[in-house]
Amino acid sequence: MVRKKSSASQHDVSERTISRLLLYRKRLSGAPEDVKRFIYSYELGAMCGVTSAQVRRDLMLVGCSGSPNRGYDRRELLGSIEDFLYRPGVQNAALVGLGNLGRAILSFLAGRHSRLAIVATFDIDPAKTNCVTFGCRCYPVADLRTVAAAAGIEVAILTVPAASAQETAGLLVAAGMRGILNFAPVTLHLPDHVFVEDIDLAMSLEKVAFFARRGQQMERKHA
Amino acid sequence: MVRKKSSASQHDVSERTISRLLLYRKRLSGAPEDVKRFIYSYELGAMCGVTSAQVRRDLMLVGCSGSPNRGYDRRELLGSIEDFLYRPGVQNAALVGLGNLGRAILSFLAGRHSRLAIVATFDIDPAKTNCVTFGCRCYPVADLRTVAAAAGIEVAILTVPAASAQETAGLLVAAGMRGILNFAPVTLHLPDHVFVEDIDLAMSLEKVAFFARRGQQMERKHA
DNA sequence: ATCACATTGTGAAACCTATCACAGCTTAAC
DNA sequence: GTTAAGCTGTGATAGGTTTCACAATGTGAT
Repeated sequence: MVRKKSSASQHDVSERTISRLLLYRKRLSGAPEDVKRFIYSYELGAMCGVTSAQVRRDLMLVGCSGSPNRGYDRRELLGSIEDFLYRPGVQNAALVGLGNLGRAILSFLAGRHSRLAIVATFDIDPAKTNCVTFGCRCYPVADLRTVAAAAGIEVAILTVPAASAQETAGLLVAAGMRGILNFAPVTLHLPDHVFVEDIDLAMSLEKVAFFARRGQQMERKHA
Repeated sequence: MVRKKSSASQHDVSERTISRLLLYRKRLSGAPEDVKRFIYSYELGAMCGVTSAQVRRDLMLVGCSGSPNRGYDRRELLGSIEDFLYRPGVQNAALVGLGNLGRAILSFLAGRHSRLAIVATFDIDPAKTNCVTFGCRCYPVADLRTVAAAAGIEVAILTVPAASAQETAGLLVAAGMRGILNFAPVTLHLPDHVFVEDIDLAMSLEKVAFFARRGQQMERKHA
């Protein structure tokens, strides 16, 4: 029943779609597994705050299955989504900047992911380096290139102060990073091949405040 | 020179547009003020990772000025954007859940904003309540309603564990919140009039990892 | 077997967002 | 005063995303 189809080779897939697929995956894997073997598009949609049509449209991309009157086999669906989202094996990430926010994020993400793990942290402060926090050794920033190369790290979380963000980001790219999750409230200027996702806490809060004033939820969009 | 026009009363403005306006505001106010009195749309665009046409289009909304051959008066522009984004006076926010992440976010946001301030925190753990962290008193969650009413709080940051997020969110709404910045990795189900912005750190990182694998930055979008 | 039903998969339509491109200005230079 | 230059403001356009709506389909009841 598993139509392999073209499996829409992941090029030209929008960020929005990927975010939703990640959400579907999380909700599917987070549920009490086999309470029900099948799930309808509208059920998955309700779990994620998305319409059933949107769910079906997204699932077309991953080379789906799904039968009328029964819906999708949860395990099979989860497998298809993960095949689409992840490459075989584990992908490693680094966290750069062990301040308050960096440590909190590390505590949040450390030792959780099978497919994506934070394996090293970096800081300039010699007082912080060579310690182990939440299971991750902290290296001096100067060692970025060698450690990243040795561990095959291509993704980094950037939690350094705004003043040093651009400079540190440059070092990250020089060390071979291809994706950066940036918490510093600055616009990074980097080569095109590096994917940057900005999370600016202050701006997010102000956005909430703006829309809170004029009621009406308009949309639901996981960042 | 300040055309007042209709000033496009802030209804029906998209989330994206608001995010960009917040970004323009931040870049304008963060710069060394009067190094130059005027700024062109393409300059502001470059500072924010946005095209000049997009900048001009966005500025149409705020009831803009701007002269050919000189660009926009920075101070005046900043004023127009702030008039559009903020209501007069200060808006208060609360932070609920003083775990690692909550404390880090508090340290990040406390004592910064003129227009939007975190004025109270809440937790269920009696060991944490009635202390002052980063200048904010921590109240028991049971006092949500009274404290929120007294301080006029309508916006909250939710950093409680996933397991209690939905329940706590319900309490927030009951306490009069109209906007929630949700860090718990769950889809909250709340009345339509409550605006929810989700930030899921694990999913954001996985998104970066996905696009890092297939190169090519596609877009730049502040969250 | 056959039927009635609820769902899938998807072309088409609607909607939303960003870009193009240019008329109209405003300024500076001569 | 006239001209050249380069930007703003915006209608039109292109592009992207979501929703609609329905034929096709598998399932369970009769």
